[in-house]
Amino acid sequence: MKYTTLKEHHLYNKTFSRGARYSGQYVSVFVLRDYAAKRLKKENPEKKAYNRFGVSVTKRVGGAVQRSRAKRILRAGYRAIEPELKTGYLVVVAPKEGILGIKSTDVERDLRRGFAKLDMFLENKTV
RNA sequence: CAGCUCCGUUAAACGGUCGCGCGGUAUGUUGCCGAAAGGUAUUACCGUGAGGAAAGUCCGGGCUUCAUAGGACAGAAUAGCUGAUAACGUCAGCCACGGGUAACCGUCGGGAAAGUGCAACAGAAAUAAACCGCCGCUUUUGCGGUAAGGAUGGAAAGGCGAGGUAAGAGCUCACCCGUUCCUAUGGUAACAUAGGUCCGCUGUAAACCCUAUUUGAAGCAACACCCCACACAAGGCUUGUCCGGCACAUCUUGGGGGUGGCACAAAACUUUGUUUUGAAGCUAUGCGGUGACGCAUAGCGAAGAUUGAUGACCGUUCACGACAGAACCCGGCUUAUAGGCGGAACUAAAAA
RNA sequence: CUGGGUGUGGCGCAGCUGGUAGCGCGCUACCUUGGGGUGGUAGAGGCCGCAAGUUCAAGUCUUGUCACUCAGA
Repeated sequence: MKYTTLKEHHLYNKTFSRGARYSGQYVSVFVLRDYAAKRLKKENPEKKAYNRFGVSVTKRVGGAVQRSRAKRILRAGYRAIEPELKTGYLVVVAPKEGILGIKSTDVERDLRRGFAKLDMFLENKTV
């Protein structure tokens, strides 16, 4: 497993209400410092800090097929950027209106712009 | 040829790079747990991975818990007949009625002659009749008879002719139409045909109701087991060995989590697991049946999550890709759907 | 996932056993006032979520369908 998924519903609410926010053309990004990161780091066998990532797709996007499509391309976009990011955060990504009919590379570009704005990239990486 | 009707089938293909769930094999010395055996993270390889509707949740069955001596009533469901099926409100064939030239399609298709209700407006009158008219008697106003004619309405006492009468009327008769019952013939039956007989009855039962048949209730968020815990948990934020929670201070709840159910079953050997056998189901072939379907043989017989896997990107080709995503499992129904392929049947009129 | 409920003028609601669809607020015009509010008098605005069916007749009954909404660990 390359990344850890965010499972608890209350953490989503927390991230939405308290996290830093960025709205791009196709996606919205919410980022919050993960207070449980230290504990998770300890429990993690490899002793490494990591981000917890989640996707939030509401019924507004469409039927089950459209929602699945949205989740897949959002995950694909995140997977491409993941290793370049700072660790120890909760990251939630939600699609916007135009999400259907675009490619995952478009999502990746949008996400990259969002993370740059939120100062999420590692220092040695040029933005 | 064209048009039209019905049935079946399919649900873009191939290559490259990266990635996900599940199962298996190996790795697991360097990461973790453990005294060890071993387990595990990880990594590599192999296998496998959505639908014809997975949908709507409209029916039936399995499964589970609760209730239950037996019955009756009530409630609910179904409604031509015969069959198919584990079962059904489904399916097949047939009957009746309606539509179409036809192939064929459609029908919640029992009972209104058991009872009750309702039928607005219009109309004299709506299940019962006298407004006009017609006739008789009185006399210029009434009384009586009358349903042939008029106007209303979805519906007005069966139609038409003759007899009959003061005028009329199934009042009587012939024919026709419809209906109840009886007989004969054909059919398992619904029913059809023919003859006789009685009657002339408004519609509505997707109004109450009557008749026949069926029917306990809830649902996998059911339910079973295990673990953690009331100085605890879920969660919260000011991220503190804080609040929740013991003087003060800080909200809310009283439970939370896991496994099984759940990815077919049984037996044998055994620690996991392996092997064997056999069901559902699917495919092919054969046989029986008009058909739904049944029987026999052979092969296959591994989707299984819990923020929820089956994908992302690039390239090539073509008919340029519709509706759409499993969540306990099956059998149907209904609804949505770009096209492609195959088969069968019919053709009146018009055009050629 | 499972089981319920609701769709009626612009908004909030009635409409019980089928018979020409109403109420309150709002809107328009006029009267009242020097002007506005208040008050009064008129009026507009509805294929009753959509589509079939039963019936002479459907907001109402039946079936399908589309939205919205509530409850259940």
